[in-house]
Amino acid sequence: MTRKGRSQIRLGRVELQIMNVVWAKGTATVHDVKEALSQGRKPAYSTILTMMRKLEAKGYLDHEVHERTYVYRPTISKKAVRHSMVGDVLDRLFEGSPSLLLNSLAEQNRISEKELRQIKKLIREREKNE
Amino acid sequence: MTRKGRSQIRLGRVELQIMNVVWAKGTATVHDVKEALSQGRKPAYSTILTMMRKLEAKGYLDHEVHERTYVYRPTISKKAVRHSMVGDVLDRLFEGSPSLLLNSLAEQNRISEKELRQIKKLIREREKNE
DNA sequence: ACATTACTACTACTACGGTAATATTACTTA
DNA sequence: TAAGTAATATTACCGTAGTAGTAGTAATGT
Repeated sequence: MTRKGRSQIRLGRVELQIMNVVWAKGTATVHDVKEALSQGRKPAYSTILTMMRKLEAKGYLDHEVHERTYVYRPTISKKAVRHSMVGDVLDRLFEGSPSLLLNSLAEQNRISEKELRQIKKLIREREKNE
Repeated sequence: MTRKGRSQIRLGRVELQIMNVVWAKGTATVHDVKEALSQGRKPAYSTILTMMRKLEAKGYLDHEVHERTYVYRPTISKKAVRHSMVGDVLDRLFEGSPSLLLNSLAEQNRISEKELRQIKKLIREREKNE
């Protein structure tokens, strides 16, 4: 079964960083995000503000005003974005084959012992419910 | 082990489509790519030409002239791009956890019986060599 | 009252992926 | 040799992620 019409959620590098902060905290102000992004190249306050407004315009964030401070909340789940983006990579680079994708991770030694156990557990559970 | 300084190979939607054609054929002319992209929104000849020149400028393609026709060849492997892009998604959306990523695919029913067998095989082999 | 502070609002710019019309060049053929 | 054909070269545009300076506004401390 080949997937067509994917949800097409497109997020840039910094946009995703911002969303990650908001997802992690549940709600976040511009300041919260600026704090959280204190490693690496730190975007200016106004940069983050602009991006969050754009994210809201795109319908990925929403806000409420508390004591004249904007408190942002995600309107899409991390799960939805994960589905969309990993599905995209799967189709565009791995011909829809999860085992090829997993193999790529294995080649890079990205699969620890613990992760391997988790994966085996996942498979066991999948085989149970069927 | 958290990955930092990734190779950062960044390819746009159409760029990747083009690279996929060139990888698949080994070498390809602008015409070949135009043929191969005959489903979906078909970019104009000049669009593909421009993009391939840009890909060459970025060092992802190279060309030779045969009978005044440009024959392009990839200078990066699909494997390298796979590593880079799947690693990116892993870090940015799955906190570096392959099992979370796999779970996302499972939730979307992207893992067929055949793929499941392949994955189990992969795991068996990994456990052998260790 | 006034300076400070802590915000958001406005505005503008850069880089680049994507798009393609049009010009040019050189070979082919009638 | 002139027209047609098949290729690349040139040029220009749009959208959007990313960047941030600066202006405005409202509460707060002295």
